[in-house]
Order: sequence, then structure tokens, then C-alpha cells
Amino acid sequence: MATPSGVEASNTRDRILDAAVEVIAERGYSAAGVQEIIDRAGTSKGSFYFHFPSKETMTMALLEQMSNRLIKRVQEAVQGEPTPLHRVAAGIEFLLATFSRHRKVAQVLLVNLMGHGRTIDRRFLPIREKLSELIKGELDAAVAQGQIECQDTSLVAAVWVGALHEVIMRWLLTGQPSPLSGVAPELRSTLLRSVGVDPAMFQPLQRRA
Amino acid sequence: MATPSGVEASNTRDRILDAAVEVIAERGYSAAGVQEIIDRAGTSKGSFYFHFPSKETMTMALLEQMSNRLIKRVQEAVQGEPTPLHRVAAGIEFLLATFSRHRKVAQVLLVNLMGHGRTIDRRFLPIREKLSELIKGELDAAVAQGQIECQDTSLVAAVWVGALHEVIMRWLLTGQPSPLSGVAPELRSTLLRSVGVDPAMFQPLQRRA
Amino acid sequence: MATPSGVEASNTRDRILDAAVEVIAERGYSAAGVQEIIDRAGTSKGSFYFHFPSKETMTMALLEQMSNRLIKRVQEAVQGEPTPLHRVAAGIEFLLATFSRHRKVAQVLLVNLMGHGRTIDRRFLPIREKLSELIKGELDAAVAQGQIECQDTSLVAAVWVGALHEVIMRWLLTGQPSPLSGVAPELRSTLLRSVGVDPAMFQPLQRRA
Amino acid sequence: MATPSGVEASNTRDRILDAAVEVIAERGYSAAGVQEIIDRAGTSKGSFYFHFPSKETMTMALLEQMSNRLIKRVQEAVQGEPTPLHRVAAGIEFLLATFSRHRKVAQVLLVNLMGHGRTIDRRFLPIREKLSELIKGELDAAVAQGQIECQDTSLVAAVWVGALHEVIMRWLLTGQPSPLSGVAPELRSTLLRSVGVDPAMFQPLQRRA
DNA sequence: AATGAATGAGCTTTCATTCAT
DNA sequence: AATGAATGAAAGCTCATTCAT
Repeated sequence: MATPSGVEASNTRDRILDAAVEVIAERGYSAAGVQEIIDRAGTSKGSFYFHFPSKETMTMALLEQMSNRLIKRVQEAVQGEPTPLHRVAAGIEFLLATFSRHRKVAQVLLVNLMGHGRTIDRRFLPIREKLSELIKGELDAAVAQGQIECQDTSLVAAVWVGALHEVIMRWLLTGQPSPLSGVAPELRSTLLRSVGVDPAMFQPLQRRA
Repeated sequence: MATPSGVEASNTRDRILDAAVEVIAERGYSAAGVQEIIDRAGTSKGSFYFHFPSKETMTMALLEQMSNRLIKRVQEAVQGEPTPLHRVAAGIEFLLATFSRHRKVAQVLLVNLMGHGRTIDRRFLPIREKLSELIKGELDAAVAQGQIECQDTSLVAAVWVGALHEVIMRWLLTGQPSPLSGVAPELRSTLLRSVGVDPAMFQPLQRRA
Repeated sequence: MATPSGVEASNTRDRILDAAVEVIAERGYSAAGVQEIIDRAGTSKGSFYFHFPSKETMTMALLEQMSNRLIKRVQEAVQGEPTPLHRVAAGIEFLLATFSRHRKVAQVLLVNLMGHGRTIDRRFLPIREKLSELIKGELDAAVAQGQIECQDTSLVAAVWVGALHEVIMRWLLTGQPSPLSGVAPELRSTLLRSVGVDPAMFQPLQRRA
Repeated sequence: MATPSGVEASNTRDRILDAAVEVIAERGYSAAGVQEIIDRAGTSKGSFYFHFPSKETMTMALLEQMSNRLIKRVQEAVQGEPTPLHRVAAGIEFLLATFSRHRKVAQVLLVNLMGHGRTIDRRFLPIREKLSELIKGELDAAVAQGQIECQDTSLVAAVWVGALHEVIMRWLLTGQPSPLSGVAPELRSTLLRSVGVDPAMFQPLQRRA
């Protein structure tokens, strides 16, 4: 499953987006040529520009689609958890598992769409911003419920997102750890400690892979 | 002080590197044209290629110079501290202060030189790798001295580097917090907690800016 | 008639090839810029590189096209002749007449595409190689039929090709003789003598042009 | 002995010329950069332009030096021969032997300095022109002495030069025949026949290699 | 005589985008 | 909706030549 959607797309627009993920993951944004994208998508220049006004627009559409889909899935995956802290922990585990299965999506989302001039920088934040907000929301809830002490949840959320990002990036560039999800327990412990929770006291629910 | 060296360079090679930091910070690596770099450096195409065999080589030289210089300064800044944990804490504070003063260096180092094909990816890691190693070294020493409990210091180092990276990136893209070094106390607390140290028990030395 | 095809080409690819012959003939291979070629062809840079992957590839395509076309025409022109020796003689006359009418093709084929690094050198040989083989074939047939004595036909073919080349090159550079085909009778006599045939005994058929 | 002079030159000017032969033989005229020439000559840009006003001028000096030297040596080598025809035959043999020992000189003289815009074309002829004149002179003498019949000696000279050129070029590009001078007897026979002389009736003097 | 950093016009090649079909 | 030839600005890079030392 290397496509953002996870299935072979049947309409041209989605085939273009799927091809774009592949090419951008392999070459980086700037070196990803429209020609190669349409070659892999099995369509034509004209078709590309019929569906998207520009390469940049298409990239932003790609970004938005991937971000939204990912966030939605995280939220779904986390619904059954009993407490805010359980939800964040589960969310982090889910993210590691998901990126592990969609290496190229991870690469594009976390590595290849950065630093290409302001326009994309700004639009790139959403995934981290939304993740941050998700985490901050749960942390705030945890504070409200007395699960953790009062603290700068905004900063903590940033720390957690940065930690996740770093761990995944290392995996992308070095292949370690293999599998990626192997770090989940230790990472969860470290992050829980960072908000003053004793990992030993925190019993996660049993969940599927 | 926008130049990597912090002073107006007088030889051509350094003027090119200084100009490159500026242009790459403003436009990103791919969009940073040799033409604009030499325009700002006040030199010529031929001169550029007399000093560097290619744009890529020049970028790697830039990266190496900046990384080495930064790491060296961190090490110097941290020498006087009494314990390993004091040293990491001081190092983080120093990094925030330094990047705060060299915004463009931070941007280039942490944002703009990623995702441009393997060659630069691989060479890009050093700054994070070295930072990671520095931190891991101190954490290991802290474990050895009984300052903190035994744990996966490699993962913790990654978490700390990721946290730093995230905090700085947010500042680069949003300007918050202002000044950047304002987060230092809270960040230190969060990171110390993550290794099981009570921030309240940890008394930093008094230090200059 | 300065175009390889002899007629104004209507498709872009052929217009590029025709323009290339002109420019290469005037300036030599290295000094023949893609810019000037496309200017004369009335097309654009992008168009050039849409039709050919590189300037070198295009030059080789040009070479191949011209060689094949020329060889084919020589073979056709020579079909009606009664004996091997008549065929070679007619072929030489035909070549002189053809180059006489296509000065620039001659220049490119025989002068301008030599000595530019192995790649083109190797591909350049075909026209001489093929001509050599054509001549050697007829000489071998002449030996088999007892028209001439047994001898190193391979060397003789080389001598004849060299003689032709030299005569044409002088004409290209000095304009002498005018017309080029004026040397045909004397050249034929000299070459026939070189294989031991008395030119006076050799009665060519009557032919056009 | 790969240098035009046959010995390691001791003054800068000659070291440049020697290096130029090497580089031009290896890369062709256009691709032979001044930088590589001075690198091999062990001197500097400034030095090059102190000794020669331009690359082109230097090339012409090279050409002239090589041509004059070669022609002079041919004339010396041929002095002892009894008849005009003996002299041409000896000259051809000497040329083959000489080029055989100075492969790069042959390459530069016969292959690499052709087809690079009018200026060099014109200056390039001398070697062939002078060779032609040498041969024509002897042929005229042979006619005057009744050694051969009256004929267009100018054309015959061209044919002979072309034959030589072709044979040497094939050797340069294919390495055949090895050694080059192996073709001398057959070539002499063919050329003698081309002026109506029975090779069997022609007894060359004994000479050193 | 010699050095080598500097120059800048020019090179081949790329690529997002357009448009007639 | 789709095609693909065409466009042209701009890219990275080369190289003969100059000049202060």
C-alpha cells in the first residue's frame, strides 16, 4: 500500500496525486517533474493542467488530502480509549504503525515538502499544527481531569510532535528501528514522564497491531 | 548578524557562502540560483565555479562549516557546567539563544536543506546527529553518575533534538515565542521530567545571555 | 538545394536537421550552437529537446540519415551498369555529382564531423566504411570475374575512398575544380590504372547527369 | 616519443606546445581546454597568454611547427634516392614509419584540426598542400625524365595524399594494420600502378627502418 | 616571465505551462 | 476530458581571456 488512498485510484485526478507522492518521495519536490508524474499516472500534460491549475496547487491539494485523511484516521483509531492520556498514547502508536506501512507518505509529509519557499512552508504546517492541536486538546483534558498537573500544554504538544517527527525521520533516513513501531513503548514512557506521569502506573488497553 | 561567520567576510569564498545562506534561507535550496548568490556576494559566475566545483558541493561545504562551528560553540559554552545534566540544559539554552540571533542560519540548517535527494539528505544529518551524540553522551554520563535512572538514552536524545527542532521551527515560521529563548525554562523542565528528574530539584548555575 | 532532403521540410524534426546541416557546415560542430540551429529552423529550444535528447544525439541522427540516404542513392544509381568495374566507376561519378549539388552535406559528412571525441568519431566512420565496403564488394566481384588481377581489395578500396575524399575536400576548401565533376574522367583513369586496368580499354556506358 | 619535438622540452613555450598536442589528440580541438594544457605543461594561465596571444594562435603555431618539421624530415629522408619515383616511394614509407611512432601527432595533424571554422581550415591545409606539392614535384620530374607518361600530376598527387590520409586514419581509429608500416609495400604497388608503372619493374633501394 | 583569481558571454539542458486539436 | 508538440525563461556550468601582483 504505497498510495495515499491505499487503493489503486481509478479516476485521473487521484492517479495523478498517487503518482505525485511516489515521485516526490523519490526525488524531492523540486526535482519531481510534471512529466514523470503524468508518465506514472498514465495520463498527459493537458490532463494534468485540466485537473490542477499548477504544480504547486496540485502539491497543496496533495498535502491537504493526506493531512486530513491522516488526522481523521487517528481520531477514529483513538475513539475507544478511556482517558485523554490513553488517547494520545494510542494516537502516537497508531501514527507510527501507519507511517510504517506508508513509508512514502511519511517521507513526503515530513521530509520532502519543507523548505521550498514560503508558499509551501505555510501550507505545510497543517499536519503538524493539527497533530499539535489534537495532542494539546487531550493534554488539556488530562489537566482538567486531574490526570496530569497544570503545565504549558502548548509547549508539551510541540515537544511530543517534534519527538515523533524526529523518530520517524531517523527511520526514514537510516531504516532504524526496524520495525518503526518497536520504539512505541519506550517513546510512550519518555513522553509520559515528560508530563509527570509514571509510565509504570499507566496501563494501556489491549489493542490490535 | 545574518552571516554564518557573524562578520562581513572579506575573501570571495566566504562572501559566496554568506550570500548563499541568505538566498537559501529566503528561497529554499532549489530556488536559490547561483546568479542571485553571486549577485549578492558581489562576484561572478566564473568566480563561484573557481571556488566550488558545483552548487551542491558549495552547499555541502556551507552545511559542514555551519555544523562544525555550531557544535564547537556549544561545546565551549557548556564547559564550565558542573554536571552532565547541567551541561545539556546549558547547551539547549545556548542553542536557542544562538539560533535566535542567527535566524537565517537556523532556517537553512533546520528547514531548507532537507528533502533534496539523498546526497544532501545524508550530509544534512550531521548537525542533528552530532547534537544527538552530544546529548546522548551527557545523558550516559548522567546515568553513570546516578543523576538519572538507566534508560534508552539514544531515544531520549532523539526526543530532545526533535523537541528543540520543533520549537525552533515554529518560531521560524510563526515568530512565536518572541524571544525564542523565552521557552527555555519550560522546555528545560519538560525535558528534565522526561528523564525522571524533578525540575524543581534542579538548580542551574547563573550564566550570561 | 542545401537541405539533406533536397526539399523544404515541413515537420519540425526535419527542419531542425536541415538547419543543423547548414549551421554545422558553416561553423563546425562545436561552434554550431543549438540557439542558431533553432533560430534557422524557426522553432524553440524546448522543441529541439522534445525531438532529440541532446545535441550529440541529434548530430548522430543527422549523420545516420545522411549516410543511409547517400548509400542508398549510390546503389540505385549504379544498378543498371553491366560490370563491377562499371558500377564503381559510375558510383564515383555519381558521388561527385551529388556532393557537387549538396555542398554542405559534403562538408558536414567529410569535414565537420571529425575529431570531436571518440563518440562521434566512431559513428562518423560509417559513411566511409560503407563506401569502402561497397567498393570492395565490386572489386572482389571484378577479381572473381577476371576483370582485374587478384590483389588486396581492402587496401585498394581504402585508397579509392581516400582519393575521393581528398578531391572533394580540396573542392570544398578551394572551389577547385569547378565543377567538381570535371575531375571524374581523369580520376576514373587513375583509379582504374591503380588496379591494373588500361583506362583506354574501359568503355563506360552513356549516362545522364 | 610522443612529443612533437621527440624530446622533453625545457622551455615553457615548447612545454605548452607539447602538452597541447597531447590534449588535442585526446579530446579534440574544441574540448581541449587551456586549463588542461597548462596543467600538463606545468605552467599557468598567465604564462600561456604571455607566450601566445590566443588559443587559436597557439594552435596555428603548433600546426606550422609540426608541418614544417615533418616536411623537412621527409625531404632529408628522401635525398639519397636515385630517381623521382624512388623518392616518392621512400617518402611515403618514411611518413608511415614516422606517424607510426608519433601517433598523437598524426591524430592532431590529420584528424583533430579539421572542421573548426574557416580560420583553422585554411591554416590546416599546409601539411596536405606541402605534401601534395612535394609529390607533384617528383611526379613532374618523373614525367620529364620519361619514367612515367604525361598525366594530370596535380590530381595524382591529390589521390596519393588522400590514399595516405585514409590509410593512416583507419589505423588511428581501428589500430589496423599493426604495424602501420606493414601496408607500405602493397600501398606502393597500388600507387605506382596508378601512374602506369609496373610495380614488379620497380626496384627500391635498400634502406634502414 | 609567471601566477591564479576573476570575468562574463555563452553553452547545453530543463521544465512548468500553453493551446490547437 | 484528454493529447502532446511547442514555448521560452531560467537553470547550472564552461572557458578563453584579463590583470593586479
